[in-house]
Amino acid sequence: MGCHNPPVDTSARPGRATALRMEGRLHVLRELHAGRIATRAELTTRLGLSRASALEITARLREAALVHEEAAPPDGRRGRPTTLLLPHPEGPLVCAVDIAHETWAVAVVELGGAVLARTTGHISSREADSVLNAVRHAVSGQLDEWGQRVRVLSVSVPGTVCGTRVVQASNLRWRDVDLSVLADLPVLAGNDATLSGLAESRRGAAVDADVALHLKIDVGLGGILVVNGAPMTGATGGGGEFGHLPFGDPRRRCLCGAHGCWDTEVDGRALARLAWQEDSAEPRAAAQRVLAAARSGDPAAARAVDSVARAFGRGVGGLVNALDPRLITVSGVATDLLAAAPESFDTAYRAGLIAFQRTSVPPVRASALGEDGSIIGAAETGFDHVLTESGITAWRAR
Amino acid sequence: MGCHNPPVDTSARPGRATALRMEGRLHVLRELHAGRIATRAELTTRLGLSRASALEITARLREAALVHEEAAPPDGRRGRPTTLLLPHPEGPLVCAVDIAHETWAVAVVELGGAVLARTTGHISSREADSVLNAVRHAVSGQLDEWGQRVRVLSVSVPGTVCGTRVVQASNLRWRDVDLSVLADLPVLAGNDATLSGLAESRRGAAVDADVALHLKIDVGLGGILVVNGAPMTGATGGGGEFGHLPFGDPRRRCLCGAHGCWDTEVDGRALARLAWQEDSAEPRAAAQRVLAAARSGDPAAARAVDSVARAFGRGVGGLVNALDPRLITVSGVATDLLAAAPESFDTAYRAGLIAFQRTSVPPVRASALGEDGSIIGAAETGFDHVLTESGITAWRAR
DNA sequence: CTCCTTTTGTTCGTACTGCGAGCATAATGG
DNA sequence: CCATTATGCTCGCAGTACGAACAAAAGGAG
Repeated sequence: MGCHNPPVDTSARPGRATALRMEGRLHVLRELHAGRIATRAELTTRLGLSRASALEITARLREAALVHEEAAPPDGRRGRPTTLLLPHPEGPLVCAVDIAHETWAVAVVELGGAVLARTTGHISSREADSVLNAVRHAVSGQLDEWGQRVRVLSVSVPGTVCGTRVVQASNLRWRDVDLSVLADLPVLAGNDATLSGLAESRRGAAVDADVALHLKIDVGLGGILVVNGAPMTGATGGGGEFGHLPFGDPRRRCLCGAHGCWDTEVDGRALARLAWQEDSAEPRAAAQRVLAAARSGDPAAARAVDSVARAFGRGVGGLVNALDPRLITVSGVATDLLAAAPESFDTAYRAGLIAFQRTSVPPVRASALGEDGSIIGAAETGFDHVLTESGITAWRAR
Repeated sequence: MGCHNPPVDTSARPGRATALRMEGRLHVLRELHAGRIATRAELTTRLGLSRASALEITARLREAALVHEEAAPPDGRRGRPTTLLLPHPEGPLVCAVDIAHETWAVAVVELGGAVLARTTGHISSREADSVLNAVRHAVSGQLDEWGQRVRVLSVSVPGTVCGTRVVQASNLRWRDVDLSVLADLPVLAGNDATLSGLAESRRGAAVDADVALHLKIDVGLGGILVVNGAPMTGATGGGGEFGHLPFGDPRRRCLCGAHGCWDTEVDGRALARLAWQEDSAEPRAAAQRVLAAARSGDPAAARAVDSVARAFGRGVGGLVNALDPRLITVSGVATDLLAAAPESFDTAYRAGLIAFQRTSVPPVRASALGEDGSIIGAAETGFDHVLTESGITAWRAR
């Protein structure tokens, strides 16, 4: 088939008829959205702009209804108080959607990341039509309220995504579901683990890491490498399926068709199998049951937790060797696993590192955003799309 | 220790006192260097510049001794012939060095990638001092000839690199060797597999791939993921050590200190061990001996080749799942391995893919540049350094 | 050979962005 | 109330890219 995944923008090089040279304004908007800037004074100190340019830029952003300026309250220091840069009350919004296993959520997010509205629901039937209808209804409710201000719909899905199509979401039992029907808007879609990793890098535990690896154990294991704020989603958007690296027993067949996948050794199914020789169809619930049993002293469960923590640690070590992240963040079951068996994990992790990495072992931290990561990440990719030359041009022409 | 690896440039954002707005010129220079542009007419067609801007830009590049313009010979089509854009005869150069296992090479490269001069030598003693002295002598010979035109020295080393220090190069038996002594110039250093992957992406078999994975089997296995022309070298420059992913038998200890490294199952040591239960200290030579024996009918050797090809294929499948490259290029022993046992490799490769990747299996191709990749890649990183705002400013101020 | 067409190079005036300098403004502190 | 400090605002200037108009260099048709 060949699923080409064009990068969100390409950010039009100089040329093109009557180029709007808005590089400077875009840069300011992005810094503002990222929360690295809050006042006009910081435009001069952090970005090195002259005060004249800061004025010019903010004036244009103001008249384009992108930012709102407000006198800052005196801060006690000397000198004239600076001006706060706030999201414009009539500015552009992103509608972010998170479709999870048992719930869905729709959020309307403004520049800077604040959530203006939120709708959630439970998934009773996992039929794609049923879920999509519920979500579409919630989205259209928000669109009625916020109107043209909403620029894109950005959806997080627990599965493999290609363009706006969900190629496969095994635990929703979806195959080839098109998300572009959710709204009459530009639609973006992404994998939940990818997006939660992106969120950790932008607004979570990895904000200071130039290269961050995020790993999420849920049903199977997924994740993403984020380099300078950009998720490495690969050529077709399928990147980050670290659970299907063959770190495991080559004799064990994985549902994906391959053998020896890491997946099969680290999620709730592995815990249930190792603890009680159980086959589990609900890996998340199974994981919590085994972890709870281990906490209350069940020796078989404790051994299973230990063994899975070691399998996880060993794989993380290998990934650090290969990808050399500054930091690893984990979420989902991985968080509990690390809390339950920190030493087993750590021993296996360090033992799996090449000598070079042992001199300064990259820290492994629990995610800061937890389950919210996916929808926050979706909002981030949404704003990545809005905060481009074409996105702003479209906004001004609305 | 924490080896921070600052990105080559950061390409100075707008601001800064009296900003030289040379974005346009830099873009043209980079396209020119990449070979995507050869004439002034292409500046308008490919980059979308106006003819007026093309004139302005080339005039400035000409007076800065960066490009040379020359009338193009009539091409048979109608219209006034365009102007060729050539590297300036007194333009900036990069001195690229490749230190390999048994040889070293020094090359002087001009804008566009043409090699103007080349010195090579054999490595008799692997003592760092001895090798560095020989290389330094060759480099200083070139510097005498080319003078101030040489802007940076860029070195490829078969080992782990951090800044200008070789942290470890096991088959040269180097530890903590500083390369900045090689010349009184800005020195850059990179891993040989990383740089040959970069070279394949820029000028080799992967020029059309937005996301390319390169794998080189030599002594152990190394490689690199290149995304939009940028090598993913990680936080400290140690990225790409794919050989130390635990794809192998967890009982087998690797020299790196970890267990079950892929490395131990795919290089010449693995071939010698599997074919003849031999311990080999010269993996490259051993690989060639086993491959030759397999070609001439030795059944034990053939089985070994087959088994290693399968181990390699399985790992490549896993990496494709994780990184989702558009294309994989291989070099070193991997090329011979694929040629010797294409079906074993391919079967294992496909069997290792998740369902999603099987719909359009990323091709695995032999590298186009072969052993030259490392030095070409070194020259590329050298020009990445020269073709920045600070690099050009320094050039103009020379 | 001459004229027309095609393509590109060159000149000129214009638009946009960012800068520095100088002045105006709003806070703190004596 | 004035000095100090930090910031906002106005103004003139420089650099880059553009479109339009014109000049130049090729091929093609008569």
